[in-house]
Amino acid sequence: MARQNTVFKEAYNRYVAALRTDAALPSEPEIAAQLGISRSTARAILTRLSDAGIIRWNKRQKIVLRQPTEADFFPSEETNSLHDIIERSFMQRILSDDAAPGMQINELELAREIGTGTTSVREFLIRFSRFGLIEKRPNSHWILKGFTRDFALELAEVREMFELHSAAEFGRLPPESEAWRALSDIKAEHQAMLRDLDRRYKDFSALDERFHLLIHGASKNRFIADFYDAIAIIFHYHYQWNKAFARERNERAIHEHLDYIAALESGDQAAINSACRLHLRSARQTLLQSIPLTPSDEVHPEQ
Amino acid sequence: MARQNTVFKEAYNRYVAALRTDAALPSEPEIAAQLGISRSTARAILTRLSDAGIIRWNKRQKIVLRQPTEADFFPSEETNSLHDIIERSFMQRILSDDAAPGMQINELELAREIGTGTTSVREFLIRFSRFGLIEKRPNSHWILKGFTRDFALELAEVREMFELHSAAEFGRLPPESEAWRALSDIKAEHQAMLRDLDRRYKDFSALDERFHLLIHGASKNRFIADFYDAIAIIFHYHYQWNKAFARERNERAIHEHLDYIAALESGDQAAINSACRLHLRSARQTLLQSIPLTPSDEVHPEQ
DNA sequence: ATTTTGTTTTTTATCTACAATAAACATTTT
DNA sequence: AAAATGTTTATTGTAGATAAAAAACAAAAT
Repeated sequence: MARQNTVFKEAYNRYVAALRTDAALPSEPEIAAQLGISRSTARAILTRLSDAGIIRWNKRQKIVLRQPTEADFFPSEETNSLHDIIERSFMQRILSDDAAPGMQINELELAREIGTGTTSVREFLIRFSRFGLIEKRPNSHWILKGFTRDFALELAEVREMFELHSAAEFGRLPPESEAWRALSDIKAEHQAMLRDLDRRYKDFSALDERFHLLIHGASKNRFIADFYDAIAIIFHYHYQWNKAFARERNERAIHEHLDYIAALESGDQAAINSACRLHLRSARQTLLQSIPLTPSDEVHPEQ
Repeated sequence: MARQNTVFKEAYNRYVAALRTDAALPSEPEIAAQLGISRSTARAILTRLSDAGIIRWNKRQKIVLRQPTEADFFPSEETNSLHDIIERSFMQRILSDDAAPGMQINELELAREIGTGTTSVREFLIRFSRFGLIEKRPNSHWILKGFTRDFALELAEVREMFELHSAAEFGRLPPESEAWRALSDIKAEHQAMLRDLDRRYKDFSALDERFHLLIHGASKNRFIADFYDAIAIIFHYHYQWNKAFARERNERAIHEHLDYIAALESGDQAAINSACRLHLRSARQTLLQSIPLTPSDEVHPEQ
């Protein structure tokens, strides 16, 4: 079967959604650039648009004939990349309750259950291994190390080192830096969320991610950026399955963020350090509370 | 062609090298455990030993008949795992002078040149990408980011954060910890190397790696350990191609290590922090000096 | 009853093949 | 001549096949 044309289908859907009847369509290279794909795929999209009678296409002439309807789109299941399918399926599996730390992970079985080839599963696992949740026995299976208390503590430890560093760097950014504007925007969003907290507190996790990403951007260090990418993905799935979105917990975090932002804006390094530490300590608590106690944790209690 | 039996050949060579005529051979599971392979492969080794007339094998009875000769070993080229072959070939390539940052990396071409399939090259590149030296354009090629001054600075930055942390943790280890003995052994090796520096200064890099690995062990943090693994691999190849082994530079590093070890043994956190910082600063200098100036560095000078 | 050996099954590591996608080259249009 | 379209070629992403290696199962020996 080789590969699915999900790049084409997904880009086609995006382009159809943005089609306006009045505007004439731009050149092929321009369409390709807009969609972030190659010209070959852009041409495939134009061909299909033409076949579906949505546009008339003759060389440079690309005229929109009708507004697309629901039926013109590809169903959303067909536009997911294989990588995303595997990722979702795998994360669901390892965050579910019957995934015990120490469990073996079998490439062949995973591939069969997801309905895909072994190569893709293998590559996914290799990529995923950098998150520290699985480990390879050479010439043999993978081991699930699991989302344990140890994992959370090690993650939090590195996160704190990196964020203290990045926050200090942020405080040293020149006033003309674009980052200050972005910080002020995010501050406004925090305040807006606080005013309508009852309805919006569940959106906090996305805002949280954007806030910390902005801070880490100041460090201009690929290792720190990569690590935060990993954290973001892990948290994304973890908090999806573990409803740790208590309203009060998020409210407290928003206030901590606002203090943290104020410290950054003051440029006072001691204040930044202290606000950052305060927030990180409570973030660590939130993380630890979201982890179910397992037998192994009771045997080796930390601290 | 599927896979090569390099695991078998490499384990066979190891076992043949350790064979003693007098001793009777242990059970199959024990041999497997000694060599770190499965019993199936251990049996394959016994079969070959028997076929070659080196042992007589009948069920539990495994008698060594003769001392193996040079001709009994597999040639060393046949015992390299594919992963190692690809790693060496790739590192040689990207550390060579005509590998300019920004260059495209082509999986197919690499595979052809190394004489291997594309899958293995792909998997290698995915694993290697965590070192931050290459980056993937989805659905397209990889980009060589290169061993640039920026790379070295970012690497050094994280390394310093981690090592200061680990060193502090090391200082807090209980006196009965095994690590203190290991530290004292390494200290003795430093002193021995210093006494015979003219002949041995080139071995410093291996000792250096062991020393820092020991320190990082104290942090008990998988992310820190993984990062140091990456550093060790990168340095291994980098210093192999860039002969940065000036005698005086290594001599200075040995003295710094000895000061650092003394601080650790004193348990005085302030002393540890200061000795660690001193050493890290000069390690960073050594690293930066080993990087050839490229045009891009001259355009964006750091600091 | 446990350990060892004998045999069979499963899984991994790797190659090859091929559709989708990107990239390169050639021709036409402005 | 620069940009767009038309056409061809190269590369990537993925499935499927297979030998090597591991693991599981069965029988025999201490």
